[in-house]
Amino acid sequence: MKTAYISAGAKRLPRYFRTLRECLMNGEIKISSSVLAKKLDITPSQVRADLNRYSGAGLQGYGYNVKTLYTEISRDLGVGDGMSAVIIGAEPSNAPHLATWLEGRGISDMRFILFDEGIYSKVEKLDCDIALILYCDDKEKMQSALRQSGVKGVWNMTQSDFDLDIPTVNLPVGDILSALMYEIKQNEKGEK
Amino acid sequence: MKTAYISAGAKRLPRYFRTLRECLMNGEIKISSSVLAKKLDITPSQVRADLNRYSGAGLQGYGYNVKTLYTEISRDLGVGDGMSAVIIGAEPSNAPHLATWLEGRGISDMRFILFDEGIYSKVEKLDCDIALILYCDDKEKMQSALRQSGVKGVWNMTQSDFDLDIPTVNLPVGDILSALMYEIKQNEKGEK
DNA sequence: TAGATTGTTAATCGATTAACAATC
DNA sequence: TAGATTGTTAATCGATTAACAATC
Repeated sequence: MKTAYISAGAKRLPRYFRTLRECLMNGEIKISSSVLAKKLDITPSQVRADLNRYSGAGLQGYGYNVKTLYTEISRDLGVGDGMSAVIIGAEPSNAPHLATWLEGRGISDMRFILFDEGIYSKVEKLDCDIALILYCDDKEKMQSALRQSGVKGVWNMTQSDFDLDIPTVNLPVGDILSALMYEIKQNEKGEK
Repeated sequence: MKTAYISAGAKRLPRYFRTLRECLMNGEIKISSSVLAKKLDITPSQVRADLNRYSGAGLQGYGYNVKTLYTEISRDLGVGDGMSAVIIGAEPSNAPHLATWLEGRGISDMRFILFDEGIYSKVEKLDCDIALILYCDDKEKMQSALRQSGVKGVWNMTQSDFDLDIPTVNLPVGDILSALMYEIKQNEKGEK
């Protein structure tokens, strides 16, 4: 099974959502593609192309209605769907901090599986929508446990990629660091 | 100042690096574009296009020399450069865990600034290459403190994007979660 | 009406793919 | 030599951009 294709525009939806929520909280009623573009650090053309499908929100000569746009994007993102998440491999002391970190973005139920308590058999019996994996010591075991469980999506922050048949966000910490160091190097080269 | 452009191929370098390191540890001498492609979940054509510039490593009819390729990519990524990092806003109890997490990828020196100790004035006087921000309560203050400091790159994991003149990796936790929930939704639609 | 700004088009750009000649 | 696999090309695809007509 191949996971659904997500366009470049759709990948930006979470940032639109976050930006528009701020506008809303500031009491802004309307916003133009150029102002929105500046906030997102993209071009006005990109904004208009991305928001093309939210036809109810844009008005020629006026701009976009913040509230309407925000509502439509929220619905698409499924922010109100109330998914459940389990965080696997957290340090016990860190759990409360993580909970605050993940709060308020459509997760209605959050639980923890700490690392040293027969982790893989617990993962197999997982009953939730999203699994966030912070650490594991056996990638293959974790992957087959995840396949057995009914989770619908995985956020993987261990040191290696997972290859599953469900939507998976692989964010190996080491890779992020390497990418940043590489960019720094390129940047320094460019300045010379 | 605009930060250097990074091609799609270059963005994959950290994953090549990690994969090749595994091959090396397994004692593999050579690897073909098709095997490497499978490991990275991309096409053999992409692999050959990406590795085109590492002309010393590929040999027609044979494949790529793992050791040579690994060495050249390491050098490009600057893995041996020994950068220093400061982690800002960590929970004290979590610091040791984080340190292990970040270890062994070119960071030679790691320090911590906990959240409640006059954080912004400490950030201003930062003397390191990379700042990893886990939490802050005032985005503007943090940004100007970072600008004053001499840091060369920022990894931002707070809830909003930073807009700096240096290489910056913005990974707002909420956005990652939203993107994953969106993918799950699209995936379920596609199955119906 | 005059000014502003979206919606949409055509042109451009970069990334991916498929195919195959070169060559080990 | 025969088989394998890179290096490279041309075709395709998707994303971005610039421009402007439509229209509020």
